[in-house]
Amino acid sequence: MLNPTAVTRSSNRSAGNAERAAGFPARGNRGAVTVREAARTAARCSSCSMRQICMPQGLSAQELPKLETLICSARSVPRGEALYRSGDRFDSIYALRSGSMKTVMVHRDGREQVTGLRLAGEPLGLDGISADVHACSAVALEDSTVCIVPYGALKLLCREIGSIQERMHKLLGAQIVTEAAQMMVLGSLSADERVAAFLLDVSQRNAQRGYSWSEFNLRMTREDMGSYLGMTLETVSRTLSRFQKRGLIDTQGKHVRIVDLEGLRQV
Amino acid sequence: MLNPTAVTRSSNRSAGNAERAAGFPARGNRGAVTVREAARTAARCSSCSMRQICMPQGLSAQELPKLETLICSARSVPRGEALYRSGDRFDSIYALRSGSMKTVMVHRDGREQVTGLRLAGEPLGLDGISADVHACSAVALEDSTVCIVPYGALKLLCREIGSIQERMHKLLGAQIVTEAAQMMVLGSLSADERVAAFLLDVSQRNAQRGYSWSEFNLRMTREDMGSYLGMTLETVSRTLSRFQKRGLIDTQGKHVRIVDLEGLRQV
DNA sequence: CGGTGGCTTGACGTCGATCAAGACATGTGG
DNA sequence: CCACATGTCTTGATCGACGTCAAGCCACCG
Repeated sequence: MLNPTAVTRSSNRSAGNAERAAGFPARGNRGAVTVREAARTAARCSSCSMRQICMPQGLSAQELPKLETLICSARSVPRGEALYRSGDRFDSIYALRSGSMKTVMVHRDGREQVTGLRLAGEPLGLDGISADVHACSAVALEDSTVCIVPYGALKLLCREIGSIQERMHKLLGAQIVTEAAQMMVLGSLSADERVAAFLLDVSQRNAQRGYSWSEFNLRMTREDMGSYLGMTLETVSRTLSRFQKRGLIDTQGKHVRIVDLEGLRQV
Repeated sequence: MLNPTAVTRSSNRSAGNAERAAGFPARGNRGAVTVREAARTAARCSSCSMRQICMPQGLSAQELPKLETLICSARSVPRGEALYRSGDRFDSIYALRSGSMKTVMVHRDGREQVTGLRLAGEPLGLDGISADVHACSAVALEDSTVCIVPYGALKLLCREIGSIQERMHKLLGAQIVTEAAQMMVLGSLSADERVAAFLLDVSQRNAQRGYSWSEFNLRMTREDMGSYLGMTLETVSRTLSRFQKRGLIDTQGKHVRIVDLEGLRQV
């Protein structure tokens, strides 16, 4: 399951744009890694996509090399293309290194709904674990890159290293909670409240990754947002316009600036 | 983390009503368990709540005793009471042995929404893994009993026994997929479609557990159903009445009989 | 340049929420 | 046993939030 050549590939890749964007350190000096260095690396990796999964923090020196066998290969996904599709066999999970993606589920009658938005640093593909087949499709909202984490290898590593097992469980658990919260949004909130909740969610996740909470690009179309929020694109558009008139936000197209955070929190 | 006294408690408990209902075998003869017996036990346990978690199938003889250290204690929860509440510290997951429960999430403004329905045999408490604090409350819809599975012990066992780790991952993954499907229901379906989908879901889960797919008691109130499906209790009631007039179902109060399964599938 | 996809805004219709009343079941105390 | 309160369910009447349909604008791109 482990793929040693992939490590080499990863190490040899030069730090391109995507690399910088995600804050990845160069990873050529494998033998010389110390615990202290690892800690520093982890700090530099505040927006690093592997942070959620690999969690270098708290690992002993001899555990780190094992960890490296996991970070196998990367893959870039052009805007509009699918990282995986509903029905594909599941064999890896992914860490979004740069860009953003949506996850989409299709009803048997063909209707499709956006079930999630993933920003850089967030995991993808967990929907495949239960049935060995992906339940959703993951589509890039912009040119994106992912780390590929072979599930088989990850499982083995979970058994060897408790902190990785822990992180894996928390990752899965976090998605469960996130989705429950979204069920709450869809089931209980008005259109205005849904849009506000969505903007606040993205804002907060941006902040967590060290970016601006007040200003960002929403790569989703109005239609995607509507689908995700259980409403039509027209209602999304109207709601955003109304928010703007009320002085809560400032939008032009996909660019959003949050003007009155507290106002947005109060519906 | 393991609690040996709990095992004793469990072993000493006599097989009461709840015990029979869930099809649990007596568990006094620990030393004498053989693989063959375990297989038979697993078969008898088709509706057993531990089946999802413990998965005796496929374990070797020396693994079984370890397994038994996990099945620790039981707890009964009277109708209307909470197994755990949102905000409680997380330290165990649960397997619903008999009865049924709802999971409820509360918005900060006080509005609350039913986020899940659990029938006998299904897991509970996974919402606590990510933050070590429960994100939902679990409330019994009728007098119910659960198995308590200490999470710390379960984690250790996952590292020892691959098949348990596998089962744990699948359990978490299944909840992710289930919730995504419910997001789809809430986001894309009409009121009629939601109610139909809900009835079909319960019917199918009943069938899976060896009960009738065509006839069952919904312990939820109309209000609970409405909350779960993102609509008001009046709309739920009207929809059920209309289904009845159309000859799709036959309901009186909480008792539901599905008359025309195919018709129900077609909205 | 025309074509296309995305966004906005308006007019109108409808599905489901809200308000209200009454039926029915269940439980509790007298 | 009844009287009464309480919770649940059903059904009707009305209203409003949001969907639908339609038109026009803009940015982008071949």
